[in-house]
Amino acid sequence: MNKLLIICGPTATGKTRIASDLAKKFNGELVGADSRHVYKGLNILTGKDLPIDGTKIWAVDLVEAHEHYSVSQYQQFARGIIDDIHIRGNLPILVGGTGLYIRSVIKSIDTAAIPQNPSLRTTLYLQSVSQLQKILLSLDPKKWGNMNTSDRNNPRRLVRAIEVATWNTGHQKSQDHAPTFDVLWIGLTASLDKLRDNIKARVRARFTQGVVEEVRLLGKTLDDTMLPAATSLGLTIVRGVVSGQLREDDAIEQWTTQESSYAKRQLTWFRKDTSIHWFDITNGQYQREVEALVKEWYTS
RNA sequence: GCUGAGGUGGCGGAGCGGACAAUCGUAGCAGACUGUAAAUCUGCCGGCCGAAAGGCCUACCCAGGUUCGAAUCCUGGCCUCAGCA
Repeated sequence: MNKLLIICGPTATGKTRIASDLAKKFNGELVGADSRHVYKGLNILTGKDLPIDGTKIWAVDLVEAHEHYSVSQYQQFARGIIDDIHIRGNLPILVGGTGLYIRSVIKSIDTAAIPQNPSLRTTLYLQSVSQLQKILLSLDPKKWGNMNTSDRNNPRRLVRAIEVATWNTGHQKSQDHAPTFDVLWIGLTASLDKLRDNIKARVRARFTQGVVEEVRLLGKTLDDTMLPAATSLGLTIVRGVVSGQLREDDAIEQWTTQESSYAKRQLTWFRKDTSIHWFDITNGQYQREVEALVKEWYTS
């Protein structure tokens, strides 16, 4: 069975670095699993730290910053590229922090192929949450019944559910058959305090690397707040610095806070997956341990 | 020193006699997630007991007072800010 190595974890745990080390040792090619690294031009802002040793990384810089991109496109792209890597006889290493993107590669998402309906979305987003709830309830009571309180109050989920229900009435049921891989899934983590320290150091470094200039060059390209790339962490904060409304120190504080809570959301997502082998990056031995684990799996 | 404004939970900021352990935002904690996922949404968030309902305690700068009842009114004190000196 085709092997697939996955490296996940919250932001600022050094995923890319260990991934490229492993790539070297096991004929690997990296496939990014990061929803913001697919956009061109957002390099420093999104911490797109590419392997410095020449290791190949895919699924990065796929579209312009002002374009829309979503899991569905990622799923297709990533599965395709992983196929190619296998054909080349190399080991694909899926590395990133976007849990849904990783899942989309290895698990089926039956509704993934159902396209967005922009005009429907536009009208639906004018409705209140309770109106959306009523619409969904009448269109697809079963779906509604399966949703939990959190999702029933989530306009995005409601709109998509309505979109799917609307599409379903005119089409055959959509199905997705996930490819099967021999997966080894590794997770990198650390205590919340340690993560926060790492994040802060990283955010600070971004300023010396020139985020302010990078964001300035963006100009108005991300003014449309509906664009996914426009919601990249730190963007509005750095813009505050660009316009002179925010001091750099305060910007670093605020951005660190944003990234930290993002890291917590990532952990919440990954925690559920019991097949992940976790490693604490503050343990000095962890790289050797990871390598040993990969080796054992790779050669079996 | 005078005049004016004000001191509320980690922070910001409502409340201006009872329904206030105190709206809301933010931070914090926990969680959800099937085409925006670095998005979006949910719950908790003074202390103690309890599964919960609920109960008890300590609370709106400090000290007194008025009142059946005070974060809210009065007196004094301390502090902050703005204007004038």
